[in-house]
Amino acid sequence: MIVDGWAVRYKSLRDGGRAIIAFLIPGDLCDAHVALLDRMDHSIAALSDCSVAYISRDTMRQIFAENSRLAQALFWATLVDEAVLREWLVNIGQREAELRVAHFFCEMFLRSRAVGLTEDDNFFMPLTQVELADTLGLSAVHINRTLKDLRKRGFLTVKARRATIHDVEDLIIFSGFTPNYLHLNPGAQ
Amino acid sequence: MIVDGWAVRYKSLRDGGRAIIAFLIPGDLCDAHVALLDRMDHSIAALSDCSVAYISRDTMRQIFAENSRLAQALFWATLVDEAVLREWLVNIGQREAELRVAHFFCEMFLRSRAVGLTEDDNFFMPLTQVELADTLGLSAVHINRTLKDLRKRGFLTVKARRATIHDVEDLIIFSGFTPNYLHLNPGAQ
DNA sequence: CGTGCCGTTGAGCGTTGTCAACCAGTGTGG
DNA sequence: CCACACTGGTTGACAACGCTCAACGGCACG
Repeated sequence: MIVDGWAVRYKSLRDGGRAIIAFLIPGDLCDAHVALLDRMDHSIAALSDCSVAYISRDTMRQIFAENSRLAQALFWATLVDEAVLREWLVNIGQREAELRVAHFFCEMFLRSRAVGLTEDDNFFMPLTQVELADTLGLSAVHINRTLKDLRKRGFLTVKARRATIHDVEDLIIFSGFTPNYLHLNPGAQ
Repeated sequence: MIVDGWAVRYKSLRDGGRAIIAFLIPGDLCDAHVALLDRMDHSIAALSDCSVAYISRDTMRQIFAENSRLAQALFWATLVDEAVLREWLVNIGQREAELRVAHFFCEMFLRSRAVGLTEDDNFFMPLTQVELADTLGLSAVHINRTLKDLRKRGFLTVKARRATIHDVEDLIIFSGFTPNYLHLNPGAQ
C-alpha cells in the first residue's frame, strides 16, 4: 500500500514506448494481484520518493480465510480500481485532447483531495509532459499545446510538480466529469 | 453469470453516444459489483439472445463469510477483468486503427476458444460496425475501411455474425498480441 | 562552464472523422 | 406479391485533429 508519494502502473510496448495505466497515490493498494495472479502482466514504478507498507502473501490469504469483512474491503478496493480503469477507457477512447487532459486533472485533484493532499486549489502532481503523454495516448508535443490552451482558458496551471485548478466546478462541467465512478465514500451503503 | 450469448458493458456519453467497455461471453461474471458497490457506474445490455445465471446479493455475502476458496475465486475473476481492461487501455491509447482492430479480434477469438465456442477458425461475433466503433474509439466509417484492409491482407473476415481468423499465429504477431493478460489457465499458481 | 532533461514553438504531413450518397438484405403491410 | 421502410454495410471527398521532425530556451547538476 502506498503511504506517501506517487507510483505508476505501466506496460512496455513492442516499439520501446510505454503505456501508463494507472497512478497510485497514498492510500492505494498497488499489488493485490501478486497474491492471486502469480504472473504480473504489467510493471509498477515509483514516480517520486515513496513510502510503502507491505502486506505479505500469507497475510493476504489469511485475510480471506479468517476475516471476511477485510476480504470484502479488499474486494471493494479492487472494484473501485476497475471502475477507474473503465472511466479511463472512456476518456481515452472518446474524448478529444483538451477534454481528455482536463478530465484527467479533475480526477487526480479529487482523488488527492479525498486523501487530504490538496492545499486550497493546488496539489502535488509530479508528472512530466512525456508521462502525461504516455498516460493519455497523446504525443508529448500535443500535451504541451493542450496544457497551454487550458492555461489560457483559465482552467489550470502546472508548475514545479504542482497543479493548480482555478475553479473545480468549472473544470468538472467543462470536461464532463462525473465523480461517481471514484466511489469516494468508502464502503458506503 | 453469462451462460449463453454475448452481453456488453457500456457507458452513455454526454453527447448521446456510448462507449463500450467490455464484452461478456459465456462463463463471465457480469455483476459482482452490485453486491458491494451499491451504485452501478455503468450499464449492461444483451447483444444477442442470452441465458444468464443469477447469484443473489445474499449468496455473494455468504460466500465471503463462509467459503474463502470461493471468495478467492471471485476475487481472482475480478483481477482478470481488470487485466483485460488494462490491455484495452493500451490498445486504444497506443495502437493505430489497423492494429487496434486486429488486436481486438485476437482477444475475442482466444477468449471464445477458451470456452469452447470456436469452430475451426471462426466464431460467433455478433457486433455491428457501429458497435465495434464504440468499442475501439474509432468512427464506424473507419472501422469499415479497416476491416476491408484486414480482409484484403488475408487476416480476417467478418460475415453474418461470425468472424473468421485465417491464421491466428499471423494475426497474433501482426497485432503484437501477448495472451498472458487473459490469464487463461484458471486459478493456476 | 558544459551537459542533459524538460518544456516550448513552428512547419508539414498523415491518420482518422464528418458528411453524404448509395447498395443489399430483411421484414412489414397493403 | 410487391412496394416500402429500416438497418447495416460501402464508398468518395474533404476537413481537422494530432503526430513527427527539428530547433531552441530555461534550469539543475556536476
